Amino acid sequence: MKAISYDRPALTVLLRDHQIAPTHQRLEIAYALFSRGRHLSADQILAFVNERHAETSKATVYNTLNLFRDRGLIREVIVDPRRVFYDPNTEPHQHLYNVDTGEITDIAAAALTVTGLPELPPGMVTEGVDIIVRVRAGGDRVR
Amino acid sequence: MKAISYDRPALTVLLRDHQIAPTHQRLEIAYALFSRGRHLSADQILAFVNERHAETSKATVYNTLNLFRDRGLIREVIVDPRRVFYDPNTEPHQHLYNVDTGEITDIAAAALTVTGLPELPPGMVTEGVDIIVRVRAGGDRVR
DNA sequence: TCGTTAAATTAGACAAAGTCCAGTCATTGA
DNA sequence: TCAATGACTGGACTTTGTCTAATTTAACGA
Repeated sequence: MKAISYDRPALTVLLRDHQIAPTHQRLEIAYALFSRGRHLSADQILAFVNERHAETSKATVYNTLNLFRDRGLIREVIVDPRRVFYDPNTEPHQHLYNVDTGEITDIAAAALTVTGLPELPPGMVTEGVDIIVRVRAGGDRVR
Repeated sequence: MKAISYDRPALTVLLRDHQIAPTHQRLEIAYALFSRGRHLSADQILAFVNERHAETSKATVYNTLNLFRDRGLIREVIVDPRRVFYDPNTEPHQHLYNVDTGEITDIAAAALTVTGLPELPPGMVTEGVDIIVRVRAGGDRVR
């Protein structure tokens, strides 16, 4: 995350930079994610955006999140089979996932090194490497 | 995967070793997974098991897969937000996921090294580290 | 200002994956 | 044989996400 302030004008610029027309709803959704800087599900975002008075539909939230993701503004985090989380941090980094609470925490990419990635079949391109450290509270047995 | 033969008696032993009563349905489901040695979704397993004549319900397939997972007989692979895949290989290894085709391939764990995993908060235990290399066919741009 | 147009948004129907429940069936042991 | 326990079942239900057709909005030129 390069910037620190996520007020309306800053977000407008951010969207424009990513070829996204900054509509009211899109700014609200961007604000929900970037101001919190946390990993949120579509449902949570929908709730945040309509907290005061309903102003954004479910379809728009989903459309917008997919658009943001396609344009590289946010990143999808797939750790919970039940729903996708969205991450406003697109810098390379990895995730710590608390299996009990569902909480997701970032791990600085610098801290992690992966060596020995296999040679890809010809014509294949790496889209990304996701690393998820699954943790839970309690005992010392791994299930 | 330790054994090579996955006939009925071998699977019966395998289930017993994991404290699972070997019923007909459970053996069928285990056979579907282990004989193919591939990553299958619950839906695919349901289809395989009922290929000849319907003999296992959806509920049983889901219950059984969850049971197998809890008992450490198989492993869940969470790469596709639309469904969970089940992996009969519980040896440490990682996954290559073809975003276009949905195909999942194993990467031998030996090939990969991860260093710099962060110190866990006190009382936390690592349940596992999942590494997913997302690849796709074509160009050279990453989206 | 008005009308045109294209893009964005909407409600609600729909689809798919997975869970739940209450009833039935099977197996075991006395 | 019977009771008890565990396993299985169909189907209703829930949740996440997509789709569609209709409406709204915004931009722009005349």
